[in-house]
Amino acid sequence: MAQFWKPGTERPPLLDDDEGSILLYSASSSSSGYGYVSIEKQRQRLPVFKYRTAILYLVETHATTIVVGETGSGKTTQIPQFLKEAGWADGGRVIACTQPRRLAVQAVASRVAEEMGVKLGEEVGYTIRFEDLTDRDSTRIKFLTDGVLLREMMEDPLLTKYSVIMVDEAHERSISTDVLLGLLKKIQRRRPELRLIISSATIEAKSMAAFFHTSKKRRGLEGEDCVPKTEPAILSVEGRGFNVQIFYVEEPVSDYIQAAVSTVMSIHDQEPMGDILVFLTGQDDIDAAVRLLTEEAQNNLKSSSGLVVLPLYSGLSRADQDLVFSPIPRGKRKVVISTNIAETSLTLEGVSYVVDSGFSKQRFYNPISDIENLVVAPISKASARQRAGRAGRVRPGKCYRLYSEEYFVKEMSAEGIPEMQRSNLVSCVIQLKALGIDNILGFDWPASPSPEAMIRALEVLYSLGVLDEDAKLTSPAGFQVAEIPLDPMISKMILASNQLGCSEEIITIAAILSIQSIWISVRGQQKDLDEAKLRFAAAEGDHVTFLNVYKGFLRSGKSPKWCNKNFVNYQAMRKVVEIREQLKRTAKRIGIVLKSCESDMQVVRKAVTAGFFANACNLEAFSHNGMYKTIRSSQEVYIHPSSVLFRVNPKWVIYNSLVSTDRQYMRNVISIDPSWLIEAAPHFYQHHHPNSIPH
DNA sequence: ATGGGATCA
Repeated sequence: MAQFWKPGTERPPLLDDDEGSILLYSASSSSSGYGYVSIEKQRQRLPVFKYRTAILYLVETHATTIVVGETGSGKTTQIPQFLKEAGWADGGRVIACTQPRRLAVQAVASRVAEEMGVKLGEEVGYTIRFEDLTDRDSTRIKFLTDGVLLREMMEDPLLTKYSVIMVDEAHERSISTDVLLGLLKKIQRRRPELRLIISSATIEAKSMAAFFHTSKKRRGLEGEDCVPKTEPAILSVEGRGFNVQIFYVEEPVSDYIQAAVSTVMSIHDQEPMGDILVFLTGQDDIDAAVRLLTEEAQNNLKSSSGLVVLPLYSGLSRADQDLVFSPIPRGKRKVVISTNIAETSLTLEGVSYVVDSGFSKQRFYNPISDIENLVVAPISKASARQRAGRAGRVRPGKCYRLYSEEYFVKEMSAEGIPEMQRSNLVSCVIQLKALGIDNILGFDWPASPSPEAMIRALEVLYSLGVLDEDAKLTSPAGFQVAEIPLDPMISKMILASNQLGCSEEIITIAAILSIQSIWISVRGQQKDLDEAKLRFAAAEGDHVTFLNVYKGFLRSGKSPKWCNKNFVNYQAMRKVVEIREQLKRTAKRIGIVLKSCESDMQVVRKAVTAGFFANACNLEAFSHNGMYKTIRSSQEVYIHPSSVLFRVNPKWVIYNSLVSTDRQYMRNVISIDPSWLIEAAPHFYQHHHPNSIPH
């Protein structure tokens, strides 16, 4: 088992009330209630309160203020209120605060409304996709996802109603945060009165400051009343997490699953009560670790019988996810084995011990092959600190890192690579185009993606016919595609369905393709799931199978019971219905007529081809193992075992996406007629691949 | 012959 050493010992047995930032559920937590301390007192206790005057002064005098503060500083809930109190929302202006995630937006907004004693949706409101709880006249503080703010820019490019925009969690460097930061910098030039607050948990504030420091000096104006300094201010606010003691392994471990299991066992044997949170990489790892721990518990009655072991990842049904928040029997210890979901998205109260494998699954994009891969990669120091912090939310905790201190100090990178530099950029590029950014290659990003990735995105958009030779949006197709809030290939498919008379069906398919999975993933019941799928299976492929599932769901009266019986994820289907409603509204707005093709699946397949022709593949002649080659680059690919076309192997197929493990697997596959390819994209196939398709 | 890290619109 893994050996740990202690760098120091201390143990202040201090218990304090929680800061009340983003607390989603509280289950086994001790009373951190707001009942016995007034809200005003609580606000004043937050570390950020001491900086109220400083923050207001900096915002007044600087175009951009960067606030560095760890979790628990109270910056997210307090700064918007400070601004409001100082008059930044007077005269009908609005203070905006963005978050990367929907749940955080809702949680923070309702907390702030509570603190201000107002009804959510009036003076304090929020907007996320499908939900707008704001009032046009009375809302003064508005929380929203950064994706929503980007969409708002399509209506109002200068975001004129906002006086201050606070971008929270900027250190996460998500694509939409980075795009937003790039655009806000541009807006600042046109709107000197606009103030930005960039809030980040890590110290890379300097590079962020450099990004917002416009070199052009407006001499003579700076420092005057209405014109703020262009040099960003940086302010650091301490957090209020409890001390977390860090332990490292002495020697690198070869098997982090086994190491994690033994570490959990030794914590359970030797340490006082407190829940354990283990960070592994994915469903496979997690299920394996859960199995090992459960076996240990059975073999080793005395010491491990007190463990309640629970997996946590986003593919679980809602009910299974909720298990990790539910109370467990007295005297038992909860062990949650989780993916990165517990690093930022979900907060578990009552965790005192964290076991960190040092790895997570990360997306990497190769612009040459145009393939996104999911690979297990080492996390950054920032990520490791974030994980450790999960042990110190309600009292001092301990974090056991399954890597050496030398590795942490010398080899771990300080920050992760921004998502922007690891992703396919088609969605991002079309959004910028729609906002009138002509020179994509010259755009001032907080972190520039590679020129290859940008050029590849431009090529794909050109081949879809949404950009012309001058890389301008085409009319109407380009503008329509930009309007639809989906991946441009899916949006193109929707446009094509208008001409083909199957928009009803294609909108359903589009909604399903844009969520992760409509199936429940249940451990040990894979066979049952596969059998359930057969009930819906269509010879044409997965897309048509989705239509059958959707039909069945409607026929059942959208019944959760029906979903369970058929291994369909009820939450996912509700989301599909929601997205479908939104798409119907968008379609109407951009002139797409809703029409069903009834049972003519040929037009459905043609519409799919119109969006996804670049993903066409041909079964290798004489292939006995189902090997396909992509038409575009002769890449070797296989049909994913989860597809209804697995082992059916039609001669010509189109896939929705590739996943790569030991092989490249095509997920969500539909059979096509190759002649449709030239019909759908003559320029693409005739110029690039004149000989590969039979005419 | 075999399998989806987390988000957002």
